[in-house]
Amino acid sequence: MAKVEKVKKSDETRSRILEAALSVFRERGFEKATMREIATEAGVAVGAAYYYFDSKDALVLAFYERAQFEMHPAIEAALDDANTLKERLRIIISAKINYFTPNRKLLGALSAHADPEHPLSPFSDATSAIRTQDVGSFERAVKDSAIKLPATVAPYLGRLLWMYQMGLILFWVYDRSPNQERTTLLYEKTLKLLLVTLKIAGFPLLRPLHRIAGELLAVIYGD
Amino acid sequence: MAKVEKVKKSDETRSRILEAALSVFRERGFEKATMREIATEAGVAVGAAYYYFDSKDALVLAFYERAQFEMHPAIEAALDDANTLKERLRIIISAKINYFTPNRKLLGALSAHADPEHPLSPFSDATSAIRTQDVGSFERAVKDSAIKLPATVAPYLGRLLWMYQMGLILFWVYDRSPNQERTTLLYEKTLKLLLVTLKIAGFPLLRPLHRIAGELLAVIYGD
DNA sequence: AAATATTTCTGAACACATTCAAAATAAATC
DNA sequence: GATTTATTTTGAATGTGTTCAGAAATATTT
Repeated sequence: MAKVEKVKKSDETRSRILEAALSVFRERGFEKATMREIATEAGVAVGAAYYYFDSKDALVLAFYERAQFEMHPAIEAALDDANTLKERLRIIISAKINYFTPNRKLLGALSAHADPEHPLSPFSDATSAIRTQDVGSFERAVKDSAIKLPATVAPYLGRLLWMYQMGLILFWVYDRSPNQERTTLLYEKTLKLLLVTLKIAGFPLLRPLHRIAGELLAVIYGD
Repeated sequence: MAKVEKVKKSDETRSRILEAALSVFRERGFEKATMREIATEAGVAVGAAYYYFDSKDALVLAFYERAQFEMHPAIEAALDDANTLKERLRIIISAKINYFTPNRKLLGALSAHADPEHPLSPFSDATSAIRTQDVGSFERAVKDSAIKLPATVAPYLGRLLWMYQMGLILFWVYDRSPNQERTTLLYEKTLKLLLVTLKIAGFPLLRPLHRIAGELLAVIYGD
């Protein structure tokens, strides 16, 4: 038995449970789905589901982690071929939207929580590894793009863009317009606004804003 | 028995249950509190709590509604005596923070939900009456203050300020710094930034932003 | 191969929010 | 005042997420 080939039986069970969960979530929605049904769908007892996943929430978290694991390398590779900030943002955001489209509603179970103490919140400890990696992509997107920002706010740009993207995805999750076309509009217009703003940020007229903005960001992100 | 004096027995029971709920929420937090304990504390059976309130969430909603009922007239009255936008915003926001201070944590049960379909979300149908009234206060705060905004964004200013205040309160709810001093800092700095921005918004240099911003807001708020 | 240890899995049991049929009480009508 | 109707209250029952003592399967050691 070559070690490389060995797909541990337990791994197989684990992913069978996760797949069953996603299937039930898609069919019933996160709230209506029951752990009993998920277990049945996976062909195991409820206890087995809890052996692999700490909670119902943890199933969503596992989905989110797997998503990141699959998306991140693709995003990083695609960023290599892009030069402008605009292109790079488009790459990151499109990748996510495309990936999550089949599970758009389920994403609501994640993004619905503003409470940073809730595991499923995009601001929680449980999601911090993903968040850090993600912010990294946005920082790469900014790097050696033509953008020149005042030193007071430059260090925060990656995190701010991550937040922007978070808001956009949140809007998308709850966008009930056909084909989520409102999100597309929102995306185009915010992106334009963002790029224009970054372009004129250095103008002397806006000088007084730099200091305040810097202090503000320091309060939010803590030094 | 003069009708004016009559405090219906059922009203008394209802508010006894609500008080019991708030007391238990403050002691245990929303999640840990049980309906059984709330009912016991109020001296009734669980069923009675459900006769007056549809759910555990509804108890928080009732608290929120009562808060608005008590705060709103006071805020409106205080606005009469203020002239600048800065003063007026301070009145609204301070009133809320002060009112909610004893139940700050509990407010998390409300503001923790970004999902507009969740009853406790600040964006839900269930809270829309409160929201509308609140936005009204912000619109009054803007009215005949010296602020002159481009026609493309002016109609949205009240709603934008409401959103700003919502974010500030959210930050406050989860602010773990001693005495929530970070929120105070955030408040001062965002307010300054806001006022400077409004002051320079009409400058010719920023002209190109007006159209985009207007379109953007139309997408968000629909028309 | 047997014995032992570890991992995986089972399903009954628990605590909770919520429902509901029916009891108790109050109000309205005769 | 008796009878009917409406309101209020009860507490056992239901469905849910989660726990846990132990059974079954697998791996390791002797």
